[in-house]
Amino acid sequence: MEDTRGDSGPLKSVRRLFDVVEAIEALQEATLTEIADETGIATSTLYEYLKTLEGVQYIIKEDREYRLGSKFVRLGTSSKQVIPLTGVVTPYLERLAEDTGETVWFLIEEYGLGVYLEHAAGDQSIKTAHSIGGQSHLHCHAGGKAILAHLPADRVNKIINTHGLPAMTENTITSRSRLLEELEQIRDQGYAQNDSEQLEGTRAVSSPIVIEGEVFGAISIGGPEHRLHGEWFEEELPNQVRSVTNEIRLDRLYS
Amino acid sequence: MEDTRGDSGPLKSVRRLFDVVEAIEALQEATLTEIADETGIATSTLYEYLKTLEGVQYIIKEDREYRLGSKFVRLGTSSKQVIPLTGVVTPYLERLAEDTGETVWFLIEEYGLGVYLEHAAGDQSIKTAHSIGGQSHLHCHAGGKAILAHLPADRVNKIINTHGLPAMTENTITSRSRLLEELEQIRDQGYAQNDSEQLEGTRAVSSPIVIEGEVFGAISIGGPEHRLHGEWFEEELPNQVRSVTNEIRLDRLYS
DNA sequence: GATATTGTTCCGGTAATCCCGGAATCCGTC
DNA sequence: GACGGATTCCGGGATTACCGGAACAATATC
Repeated sequence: MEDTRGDSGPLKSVRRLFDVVEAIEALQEATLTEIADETGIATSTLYEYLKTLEGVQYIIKEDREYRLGSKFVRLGTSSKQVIPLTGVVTPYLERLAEDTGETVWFLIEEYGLGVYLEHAAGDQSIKTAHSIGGQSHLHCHAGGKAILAHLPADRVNKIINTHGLPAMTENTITSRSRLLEELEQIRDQGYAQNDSEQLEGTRAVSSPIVIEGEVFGAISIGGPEHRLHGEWFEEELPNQVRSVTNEIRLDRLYS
Repeated sequence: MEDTRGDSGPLKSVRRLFDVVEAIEALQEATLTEIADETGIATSTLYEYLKTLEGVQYIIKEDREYRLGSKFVRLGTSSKQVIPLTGVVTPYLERLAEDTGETVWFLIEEYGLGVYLEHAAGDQSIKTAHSIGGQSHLHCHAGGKAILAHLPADRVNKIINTHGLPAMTENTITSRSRLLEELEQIRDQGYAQNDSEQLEGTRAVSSPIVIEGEVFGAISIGGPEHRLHGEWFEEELPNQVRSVTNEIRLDRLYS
């Protein structure tokens, strides 16, 4: 029997449960048959999954449509709270967003992908491109490269092997050696840049939070290239992110 | 065989899965044996649950400790996005927090409990008392009462039957008739107040967002009683929340 | 408004799986 | 290096997840 999730653990019903949950997530709101189509689970079986999810109050059935309940919001908050830096980072993000006027992100690495955990919008910033909890490849933006630059070499290789280096734009780094070279450079200069590598017309500058050799995440400033250019992009923003990540490092160390 | 979750759905393994997830949530970080103690599941069985959760990348095993992964953050974001007002409410919350200097909340009702979904902190505000996704009884604070006041009478009764009216402080309304009376008054005046009913020494003012007879949530302003008193608490804040919820209503209607 | 169609809920038998005891292995500690 | 504790692995037996199909409900069609 084929299985979309491969050998991801012995308990089939748990795997299927998350198939169901993710199907509802993807569809936002959906009826039983819609979810059945999405997952390939027989309607009578799916009915039991949905009934149970409703019983534990993790999904909500309104009229005939199912949607995710706010208990997932609670789990999300709990999940974030355990991550060492989430509490510390927020005020720094807000100040940086205010000072620069651009959108600022706090990003971590998990299972080889980047995850956006916090966000602060400056007055100039356009509406958010990513959502909190959203995943992204690491090789195609400043924050991801900043993190990769400080992961052990074997982990970087494993991540590349698992997720590849897919081209998001024509500027995306798609060669392993090119990437490793750039990571070297990022380590040297203490910050990373993204020039239309993830999304055409957008740029970013990022610096990692490294404490005792371990990366805990990265702070990024991003915006449209018509604002992020020249000295502002090459000098000013790199200095600002680096000084903020340094402050966070010290805050974390002495508190 | 006894079951903590009662008749909450036919699929036992799904119920147990959420027992495991919630145990990890409660413990924040925990080893296999700690989770086994918390849930009462045999270690060999639990091992399979954790293995599967790790396989689908919803938990993270570091060293010997398990914790919730950020996929729950993603699900939380998705869950919030489906709720009709989340997108709309944020800028209004921020403005209200700035204007009043106090902490401001957006609250909804789900399964008979209040859930805090958004939050904005004014410069005067102390650190947040609730967390995003956190649940609370509805009868003991302004936002909850504002919502209850606009739910159908039979739903209100059902909620009281299910969750009771537990006393959180000596000011908490613990009598059904007293509560119903106050809800009546809240409907009349268009806002609700909380005077040390949830937490000693804190007050709040709240107004519901009602569109075509349906409550979609409530906005609350909360703070310590030494700041929330007199005309500010009795006149100014009620006017401010009401005007904001009214704006949100109109924003929602014509957009 | 009656009928057709589509979607949901219920039921029961069976194959699969979850489940736990116990053994083996790993890890930290004395 | 031996001990104790925790984790991982294994196997068989009991439970339950699973799906077909029937009953029922809701919606669409004429």
